[in-house]
Amino acid sequence: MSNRPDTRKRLIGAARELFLEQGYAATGVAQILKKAGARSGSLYYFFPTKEDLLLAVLEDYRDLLWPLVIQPVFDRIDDPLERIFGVLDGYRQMLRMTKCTIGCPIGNLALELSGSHPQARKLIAQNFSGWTAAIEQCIVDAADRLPESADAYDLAQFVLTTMEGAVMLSRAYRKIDPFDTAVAQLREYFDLLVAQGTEWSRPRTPE
Amino acid sequence: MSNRPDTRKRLIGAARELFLEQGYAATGVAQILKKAGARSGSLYYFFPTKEDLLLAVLEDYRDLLWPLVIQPVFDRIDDPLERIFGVLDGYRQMLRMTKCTIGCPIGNLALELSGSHPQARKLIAQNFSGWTAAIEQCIVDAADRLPESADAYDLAQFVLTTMEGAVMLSRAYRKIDPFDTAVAQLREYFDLLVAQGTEWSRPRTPE
DNA sequence: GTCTATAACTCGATAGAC
DNA sequence: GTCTATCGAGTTATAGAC
Repeated sequence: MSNRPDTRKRLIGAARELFLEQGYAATGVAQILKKAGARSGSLYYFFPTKEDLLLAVLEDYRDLLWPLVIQPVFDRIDDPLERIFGVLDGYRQMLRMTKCTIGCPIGNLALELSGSHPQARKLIAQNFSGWTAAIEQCIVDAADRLPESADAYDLAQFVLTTMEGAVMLSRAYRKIDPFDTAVAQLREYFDLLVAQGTEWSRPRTPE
Repeated sequence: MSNRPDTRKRLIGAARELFLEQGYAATGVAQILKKAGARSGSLYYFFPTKEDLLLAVLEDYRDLLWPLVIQPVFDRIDDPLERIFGVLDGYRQMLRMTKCTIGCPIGNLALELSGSHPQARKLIAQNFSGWTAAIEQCIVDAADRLPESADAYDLAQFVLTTMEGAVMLSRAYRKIDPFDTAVAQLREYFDLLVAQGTEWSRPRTPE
């Protein structure tokens, strides 16, 4: 009857937002409970520890990557290379909407936790791999425009590298400029690869 | 007589290492005191708050950037473009020495603190700007090999973007591969720019 | 599944002697 | 400048009623 999500989901949602804004260590359980409108008894009924709640948040991100981040862009854009920049534009919108205070939720937690929380680190790597796989698909779909020497996986990982670095700089400077600069450079790189792929790689196929 | 650094410097050094390994929020004052071999009375004599100690650490990084990170590479390498990859190799060495648990100290703190600690955020941006300026100098020194359309500042910022993103992925995967992949892609980009800069931009200068 | 109350501990920071 | 002792608040997590 009620549209309110169940307690477990509210806890995950509240934790997600707070971890995103403040980080994991800086977010107290009490704060999560307040935001979720729940009591500690409920939280510890669902999650044995605060870290288990963190893992649930990361699993949530992993499961929502395709339906929320990738699929909407793929539905809107057909060209495989433009799909890549469409995904990147999604992060640009998040930065803009939050005045460059919030970027990629995974990257955020990656640097804070990868040294001290092994299970979280693995889930973060899984998130990265899922993201990379989507971009890799785009590159494979555009393989006929790129040089044969270009490796789809390496290129996809480089796109993720660029996105994460770009989000970091835009947050540090509180300006969208570093993000836009990075995306423009990445596009220039792709343009050069495409030029290289058409100018003397394609023409010689008939011979 | 004693070679032991004074207490203030020991506190900054201990805090630097712990912030680097664990992050700011996850590091307790007691832990810093233990590592530095000091008591809380000393810490709060030098620094009014824990955050002031953080700011001192960030100022330290800023002041040590040239003598520790940039100058040794510039002394060893003359070619301006190779200097860029020499600096990047310094971060590779740090990743390798720590089995990919520790990368760039600034990037680490950037994502954790830029949303909640304004003064730290500004010092982090200063660190980024100093780093970018060094790389920009390299690009300006190699301007005759690059296309005229290439902007030195934008390219330098893209190098930083790549480095920070690459360190993040290598830490998350606990493998050096993503870092190497990113550097290889960046080199390919520079190679393409150089090819573009020589093939039809230079020849027309005499005309 | 959710509530209240609280245990057990750590946090950042302070007071005052020396 | 450095020491010991400690404050008060906040932390994660638990116990037991409902």
